[in-house]
Amino acid sequence: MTIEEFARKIGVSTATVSRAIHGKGRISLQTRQMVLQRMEELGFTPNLHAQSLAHRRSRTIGLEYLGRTEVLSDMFLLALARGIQQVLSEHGYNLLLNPVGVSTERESLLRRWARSRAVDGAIVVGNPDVPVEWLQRLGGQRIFYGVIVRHPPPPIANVGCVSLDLSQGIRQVAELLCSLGHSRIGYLGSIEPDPVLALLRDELTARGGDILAEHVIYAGRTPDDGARAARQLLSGESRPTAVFVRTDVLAIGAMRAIREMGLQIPRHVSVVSHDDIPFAPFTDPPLTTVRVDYEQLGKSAVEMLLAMLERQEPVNLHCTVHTSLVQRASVAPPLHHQISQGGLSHHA
Amino acid sequence: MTIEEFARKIGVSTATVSRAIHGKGRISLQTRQMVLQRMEELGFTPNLHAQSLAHRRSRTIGLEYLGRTEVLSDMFLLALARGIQQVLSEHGYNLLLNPVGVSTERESLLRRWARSRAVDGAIVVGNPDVPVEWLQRLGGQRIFYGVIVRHPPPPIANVGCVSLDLSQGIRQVAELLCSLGHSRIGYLGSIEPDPVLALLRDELTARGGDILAEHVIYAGRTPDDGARAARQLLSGESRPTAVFVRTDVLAIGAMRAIREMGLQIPRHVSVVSHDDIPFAPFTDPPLTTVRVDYEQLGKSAVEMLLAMLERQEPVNLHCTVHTSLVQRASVAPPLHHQISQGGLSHHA
DNA sequence: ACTAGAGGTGTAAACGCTTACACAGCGATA
DNA sequence: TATCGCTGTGTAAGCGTTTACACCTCTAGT
Repeated sequence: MTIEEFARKIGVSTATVSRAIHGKGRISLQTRQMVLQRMEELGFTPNLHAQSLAHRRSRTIGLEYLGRTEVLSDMFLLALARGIQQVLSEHGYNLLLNPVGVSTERESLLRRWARSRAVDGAIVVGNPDVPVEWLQRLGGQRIFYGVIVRHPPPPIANVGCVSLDLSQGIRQVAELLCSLGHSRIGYLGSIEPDPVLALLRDELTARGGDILAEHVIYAGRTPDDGARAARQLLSGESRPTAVFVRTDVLAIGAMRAIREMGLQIPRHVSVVSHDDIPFAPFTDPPLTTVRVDYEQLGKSAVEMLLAMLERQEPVNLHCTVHTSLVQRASVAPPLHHQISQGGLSHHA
Repeated sequence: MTIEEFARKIGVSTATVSRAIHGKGRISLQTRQMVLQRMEELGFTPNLHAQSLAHRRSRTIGLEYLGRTEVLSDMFLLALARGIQQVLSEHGYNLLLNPVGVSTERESLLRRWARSRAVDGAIVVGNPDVPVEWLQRLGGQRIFYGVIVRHPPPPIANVGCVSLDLSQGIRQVAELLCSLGHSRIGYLGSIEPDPVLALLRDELTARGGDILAEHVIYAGRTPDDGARAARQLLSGESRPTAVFVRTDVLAIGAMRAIREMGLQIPRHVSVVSHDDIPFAPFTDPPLTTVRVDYEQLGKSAVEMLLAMLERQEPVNLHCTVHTSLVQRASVAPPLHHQISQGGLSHHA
C-alpha cells in the first residue's frame, strides 16, 4: 500500500498523512491522531527507500570491522555491537553491516557506502588498529565517522575518535599488588612495543614495587605462547611472586603452565591479567583482570557519530573510555610475606 | 553526483548509464566499457535508495535474533553472522540488523521491516527457539524468511527452515566411548526435556554401553551448575568412568569440580561434551566435544532464503546441518579396563 | 531498391515519499 | 465591511533511479 492509496482511503491528502507521521508542519491534533490510528488499523507503513530518497538521509549507519579474526578474543565484537545497537535503537537508527571480504578492498567499500548514500555515517573499528592514512582519506567525504582506535590520530574533520585509556586499570593493578605485599612483579607481554609496561612500572615503583628487566618477556597471542612464556619466566632463579599477563588469552595458557610446574595460584604466584573476556570468571582459579568495557566503547563512538549527524558539522571530540580492575581469586599475598612479616593485614 | 549529471558529463543519456551499470538491455560493449571506466574516474555511484525504490527490492536482508543473551555461549552468534555474511556478500546483498529491544515487540518490528520494504527477506534465529506461532504469522507476508530453528515446525509458505541434526555427532560420541572400553556412562544434561539423552543411550546400547538412570542428572546452564551436578554424579557408589556433558559451558564447571574431588581427567574419568565453543581447546585438559558448525548453519539459511528471493516463490526446503566429534585430550580408556583387560589396544 | 529486423540510443513516465507553495476558512482588528 | 493573519489542508514539483517505448541507423533478404 502506498501513501497515496492510504490517503485516499481515509479521505485526506498525502501531505496530511506525511505531516501526521512526522508530527511537524501545520496539522490539527485531531487529524493527526485519526491518521495514526487508521495507519495501525490498515497496516500502512511508509516505504523506507522513498523516505530515504526524499529526506536525503537514511537513518542508517554502517559498521565496518577491519582486521584479524581471532578465535578467542573476537567476542569483544559482540559487546561492541551490543553497545552500538543500544544507542542506535534509542535514536531510531538502523545498523548496516558491510559484507565480509579481503581488507584491501574495504576502503573502497566504505567509500561506496558513502557515495551511494546507503548510510549516513559509519562506525569503524580495527584490530589491532585502523591505519591513520585510512582515516585521513575517510575525512574527505561528506559523511561522518566514529572510529574506535587504539592510538588516537591527529584530529581529522568529520572523524570522531574514541579510544581506551588504560591507565586507570593499570594503576589499580599496581595498587592491588603492592597492597598485598608483592614487590617483585613479572610482566608477561604480548607484542612489542607495549606502552602498558611503562605504565605499570611507573605505578609500581611509586608504591615500592618493581618489574626487573629479566622479568619482562613478550610471548605472542595464543594460550600456548602464554604457557611457554610463563615457564620461561618462572624457571629463573629469583622468581617473581606475582605476574601481570597482558591478555586473558595468554593468561589462560600461563596459568596452565604454572599449575603444571607444580606451583599453586595464588599461593605461590599471583596472576593478574587484562581484558576480562567472558571466560575469565571461569578459569581455575577465576582470573583477576582489568575489565575493558567494549560496550561503552561502542556506545561512545555512536554517540559521537550521532551528535555529528544531528548538527551536520564535525564535533571533533576525542573521547576515551576507562578501564577498571575486577578482582577474583587468582591473587593473594606472597608466601614470604605471610611468613616473614606475618602480614595478613593486607588481606581485604 | 546524480546519474543525470554524470550522464551529461560523459555525453550519453541516463538510460545508457543505467544499462551499462546493470549490463542488461541493448548496449554496445564499447559504450558500456567507456561508461564503467568513467564511473571509476569521476567517482559516480548510483544512489542506493533511488535504486531500491525503482527496483522494488533492496538487495538487503535482515537479521533478527530473539532470545536470551548468555555470557559464554553467545559467541555462536558470531560464527552464525560470519556464515551469513559470507554467502550474502557472494551474492551482493547487504545485512541489516534490527535494533535491540524487548522481545515482545520484536514481531512487529519484523513486520515493519517487511512492510516498509527495508529488507527483501530476513534470517530469524532464536535462542533457545523461535516460537511456531511466530513463524506462522510471518508466513502471511509477501516477504521470505530463512529461520534457524531447533525444532522444525510443519511447513510454512515463504519460510525456509534449517535445523541441526545432532545424531551424527552423538553417534560418534558413542563410538568413541565404547571403542575406548567405557560401558557405564554418565549423562550430565542441561534442561529437560532433552532428546539427546535418548539419542546417546540408543547409540550406546547398540555398542554394549549404557546410561543408568541414576547416572542421569540435569544441571542447568552455568559452569557452577555443571560443577554442582558433577559432584553429585561422581560421589555416588558406582561412579561412571566417562561423562557426557550436554554443553561445553557446563563441562567447564564440571571439570573443575572433578579436579577438586581429586580425580584426574581423563585418567579417572573421561569427559565428552557438546558445542565446541571457542574456548574448548583451551580447557585443562582440552575438551573432546561435538562441534556444531554454526557458520554452516548461517550459510544454509541464507542460501535457502536467497533461492526463494531469486525465484520469488517458496522453495520450502527444510534442510539440516550435521555435527561431528572433535577429539581432544579429555578422553582415555577407563582405568579398570587398562588393568583388568590390559586393553590399551583401543588407543587410537 | 525496398523492407524487415536487429542493435544502439534517448525520452519520459513511473517508483513512493516530502515539502514549498497556494489557498480556503475564520476570528480579530480597524 | 474590508483587511489581516493564522490555521489546516491540498497540489504538485522534486528526490535519483529504472525501463517501456519510440526512434534512428544499419545490414540482410527479397
